Amino acid sequence: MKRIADSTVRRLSLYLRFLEDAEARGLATISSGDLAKKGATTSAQVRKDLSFFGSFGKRGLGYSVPELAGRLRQILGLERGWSVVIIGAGKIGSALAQYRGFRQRGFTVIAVYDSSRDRIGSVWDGLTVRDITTLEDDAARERPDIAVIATPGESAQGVADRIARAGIPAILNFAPVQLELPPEIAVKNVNMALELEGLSFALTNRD
Amino acid sequence: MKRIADSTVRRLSLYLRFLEDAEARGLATISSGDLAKKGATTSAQVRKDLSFFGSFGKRGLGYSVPELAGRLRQILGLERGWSVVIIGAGKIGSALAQYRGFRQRGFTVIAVYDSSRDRIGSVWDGLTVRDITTLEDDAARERPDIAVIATPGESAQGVADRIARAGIPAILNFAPVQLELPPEIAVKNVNMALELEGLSFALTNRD
DNA sequence: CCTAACTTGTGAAGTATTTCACAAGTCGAC
DNA sequence: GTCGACTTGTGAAATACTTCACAAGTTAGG
Repeated sequence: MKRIADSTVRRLSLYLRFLEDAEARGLATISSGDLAKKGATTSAQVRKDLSFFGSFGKRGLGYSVPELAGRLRQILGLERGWSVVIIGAGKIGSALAQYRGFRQRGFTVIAVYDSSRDRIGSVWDGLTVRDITTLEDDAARERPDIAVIATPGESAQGVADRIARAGIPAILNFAPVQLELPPEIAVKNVNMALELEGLSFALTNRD
Repeated sequence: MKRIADSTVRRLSLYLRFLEDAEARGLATISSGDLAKKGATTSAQVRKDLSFFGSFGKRGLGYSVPELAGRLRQILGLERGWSVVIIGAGKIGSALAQYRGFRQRGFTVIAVYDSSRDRIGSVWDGLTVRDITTLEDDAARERPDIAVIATPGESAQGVADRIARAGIPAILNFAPVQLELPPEIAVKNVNMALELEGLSFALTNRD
């Protein structure tokens, strides 16, 4: 299969969100134009994105909302659940652990880790905070799919190395550092500082 | 000036971070190759990115670390400070308000807002949580530069409308919805769900 | 002063992504 | 069944972004 652009995958997620809205409102069909308007793109873009995976629409009518939603869930791999471990039991880790959207989409937090004596052992929403040094052993048993790094920048690379050794195949990184990892590990970065600086640039170079 | 790509601006932020590292370690110069390695890009890309704004390097030698850092701060608009209001005093808002990197880069949180009686009036890190309905009046006086939306998805668009009316020119949106706003307002989205689904896709479609 | 080893800045070439534009299918009304 | 109003799927064109490749400048060493 031809490689799918990152930007395409992001848009597919957006489309799925709109489809779920539409589903909730009982709409039977939706056109590429409708999806485009909500996703701030064009109808041609929507159709092209979908065309990488097949033809799901009906000419003259649009797409069946439940059918397309189902296909997108399938494409995005959301039909199965994914297990997640959160590393870093600070404010961000805590906000993440209780985030509704997490479980809502099939991502189940199975463990929280930290390195600080003060936090290890405390109970959080039914989960006991574990010692980070047990990650490798735990992972061999529990085989989590995704690790979320919610530590300060200084410790992030060390944690990433540990995750790699533990054989966890995907990382969502909230620490403001560029991680060095073997290429077979999938990484996504969420970097608030970068976004803020992007706004700063936009405000500075207006017009 | 030619329009600068978003991806370029993101990389500039990354370069600045590496330069600050280098500065701290006392390096006098740095080459495009060094910057590239840390930013997971190529040296040509680094040079091209910088060339949009002038020529700062010296052939055979590289870039002066403090000089380039200064120029990047200037380009990104980080020489002045920016005032920020956070809307939504829940877990995410709270994690943001105390985020070090925020103030570190000249973004000062001047107010926190919420709509819930329970939260309004409580004090947070020296800031009293204000009633969201006072945003427009407050903003007319205090003229914040950036509003951060840290509310649940349901309330985000309403909050965004209020921000637009208040004349705040930039928004950092953490709610998992696509906001509709007049084009003169700069918006950046941080959407965890999207990133997770991107990982789900990557794990599902490996090789 | 000359050479070797670097490194920048930048057109040109190469890829990737988005938009255009239109043939072809679908539906509902009459 | 025919018409008019829609809408998809998709090559082709346009645009955007990245990488190549090299002339030209800089430095250190002898």
